[in-house]
Amino acid sequence: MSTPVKAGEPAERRLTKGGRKTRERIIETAAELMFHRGAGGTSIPDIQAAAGVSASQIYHYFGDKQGLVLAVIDHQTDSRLAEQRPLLDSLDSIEALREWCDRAGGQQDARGCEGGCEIGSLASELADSDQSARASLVSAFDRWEGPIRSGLARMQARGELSERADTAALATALLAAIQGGMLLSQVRRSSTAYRQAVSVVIDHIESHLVR
Amino acid sequence: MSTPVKAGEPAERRLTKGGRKTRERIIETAAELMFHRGAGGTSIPDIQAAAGVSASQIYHYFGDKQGLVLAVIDHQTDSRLAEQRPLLDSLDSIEALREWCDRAGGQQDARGCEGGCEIGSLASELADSDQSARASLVSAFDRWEGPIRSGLARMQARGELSERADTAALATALLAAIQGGMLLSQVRRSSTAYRQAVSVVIDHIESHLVR
DNA sequence: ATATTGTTGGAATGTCAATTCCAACTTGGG
DNA sequence: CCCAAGTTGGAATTGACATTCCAACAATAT
Repeated sequence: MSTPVKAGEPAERRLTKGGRKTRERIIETAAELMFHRGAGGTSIPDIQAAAGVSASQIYHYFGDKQGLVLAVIDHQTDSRLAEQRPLLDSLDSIEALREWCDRAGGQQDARGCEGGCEIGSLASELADSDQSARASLVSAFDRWEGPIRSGLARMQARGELSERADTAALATALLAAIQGGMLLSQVRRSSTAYRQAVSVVIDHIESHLVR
Repeated sequence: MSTPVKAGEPAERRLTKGGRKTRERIIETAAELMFHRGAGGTSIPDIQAAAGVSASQIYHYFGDKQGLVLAVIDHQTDSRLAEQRPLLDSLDSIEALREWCDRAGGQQDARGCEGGCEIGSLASELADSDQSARASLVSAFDRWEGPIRSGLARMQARGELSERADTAALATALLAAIQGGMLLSQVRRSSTAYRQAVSVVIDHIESHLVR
């Protein structure tokens, strides 16, 4: 026991170069599988086969399946947010909002509307059954909503958006429209619902523009 | 084989009085469990214990687990829609829309924001993995969205809503706001996100009122 | 009442998942 | 080069789950 780490957690050991790579591969493979089949629907043997690792490697790096799920949530959060930058940090015009949302719609179409939102799907599955997962998901949505709110706040600070606009509520509403729209699109296999949902919310934001 | 039923389906036999009751009890119990733990997270033994039935009864009435899941989806759809009537059929004023949405917010609070939407949660879990479930869910959302659209259309026909308003898109957007708002509320354990999301969409509808 | 069909209990089966173990191998620092 | 720690493979364990079977029991129509 030479590493005095936090008690309770699997311990954050020192990883060798290859170790880090293996760990990453496991997370990415698990994320991909869990996106399509859900966390509960993805077994450790599934991940073993897809990532080309043995069971002991998974348990070595993540302790248990719940640990892996948490790592996947964090990975998806970082990954999805990174993918949306730098757009995500410049959501301070109606055009930027539309373009940003439209991009997600295009991706949804590209995959034939299979799968919803990487984070939203995990959220729906885990929010009630895994409290630590829920905590991570709260943080994930906050990190997502924050930049939206910031963009709107900048518009308001510049005097482009009415003082009466509640930027926090508008940001939440837009995120909700994205989530709900993605779900409807996933079920209907058409991105129309997503596009309509976000469009309505952005239209509403637009109506607060100071002309 | 005296009952010439559709091939492929478990056959719609004649049910005795007690049989119908058992069948209903299984569905309701399964619906309750699946609402909290998901369809995949609810095992047949779980349902057996909670409903006080034996395995053979479940397989007798539903063929297999997938059959039960489909029955649960239909039951939740009927049940949820019935619960919302008659409000659901009178969504032809801003006040009615607000009251209807507010009611769901109150229910969400009442259960401590645990669990999201009975239909939405199943949708998220099953849309990609079970095609017949997806078909039922498409129908469920259509049956839900229809009355919203009808209400808006009536407002428009009466000249209360601008001709420029796209009632179909607005109805979809409201349903998406409900779903996304419920998800965020479930994760955050606060109905605020739901209330903000639906409020923004209804505000937008309101902005189309012909004054 | 009686045969047919619906209903129920409970045990048995086969599969598969999560997790543990241990032994062998590699790597990096001193 | 050598040790401690990190890494890996593969087998073994344990438990749960979906599903099947069969035998007993009840209801219903003729």
